[in-house]
Amino acid sequence: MTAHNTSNKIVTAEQLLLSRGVKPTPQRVVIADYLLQTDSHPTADEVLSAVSEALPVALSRATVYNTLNTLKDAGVIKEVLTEPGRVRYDANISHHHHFVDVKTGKIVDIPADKVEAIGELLGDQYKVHGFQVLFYGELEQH
Amino acid sequence: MTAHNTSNKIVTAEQLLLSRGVKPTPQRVVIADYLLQTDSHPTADEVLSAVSEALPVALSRATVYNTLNTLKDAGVIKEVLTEPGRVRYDANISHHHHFVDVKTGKIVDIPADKVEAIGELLGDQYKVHGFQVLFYGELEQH
DNA sequence: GTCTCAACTTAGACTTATTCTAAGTACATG
DNA sequence: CATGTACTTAGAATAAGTCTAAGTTGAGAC
Repeated sequence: MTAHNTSNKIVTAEQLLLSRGVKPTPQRVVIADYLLQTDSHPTADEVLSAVSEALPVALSRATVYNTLNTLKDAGVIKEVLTEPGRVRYDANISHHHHFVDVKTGKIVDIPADKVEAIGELLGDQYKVHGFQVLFYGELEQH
Repeated sequence: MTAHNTSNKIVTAEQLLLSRGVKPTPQRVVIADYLLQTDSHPTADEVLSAVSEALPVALSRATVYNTLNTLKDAGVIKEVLTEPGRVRYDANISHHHHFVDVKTGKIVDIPADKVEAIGELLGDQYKVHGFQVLFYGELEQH
């Protein structure tokens, strides 16, 4: 299984993990692999069921959470907070934003350059009700 | 107790609730009041302890959650999702964004006009590590 | 090759945030 | 002043995520 990562070179999940210093155990490879080939921004639970039903590897809930946190800490994936009470994951770590369809809950990636004119229209396939810019950083104690 | 709301007129919490069609019970007034006079983006639990210790009104956890959901549905307050697993609340319902200090967790409101040039500096009291634009809306089925 | 040790995985207990339930209270209306 | 609806309450229930302690794996030492 192959996928595009930030650098835009085709890599296997295993190569990606190795390059980030994460030991590529079968469980981790299978989870990273699943995240790399989906654009559905799954929750931990969705990862568990998708991977469990598709694959021969035994996989416990704790390992899914452990792996997602390991991959997040290693910069392989990112957390996405779109709704209260659940965390979603995204293997697209390039600088981008998200569009949440309030009817279906579907989450679509928006490339950063689309957002240059933040208040403007996003194109005609999106009806924007509103948006939220969330900054992360540090306050200078003036 | 008074506070500024969107319309920038000074209103009491009670008047605000009435204007939004929410019956101003003592518990609701006290919670709305607390949210209007703080800029700390508290969680439900923080609302409960702040209000419980400051006030003579008995207040149960369930009522805090009920009231926060009622106020959110009535458009009096907004949810803010900044960290996994907890919801914060903001009585500033004007169009604005948030800056999260990754060291302290402090959340500061950013007026919408500050964000016009989204990629640019935010001013020198903020060191921006990154930001996330979260759109809400509807996908057109083309 | 096989021993050993640290790293990884596991099941299930635990925690935390939130919602639900069922009973009690309050207060406007007839 | 009886009544009904809306509100509040304590505590049980749920859901997402973390922790714990025991078992497994596999890379390097020998």
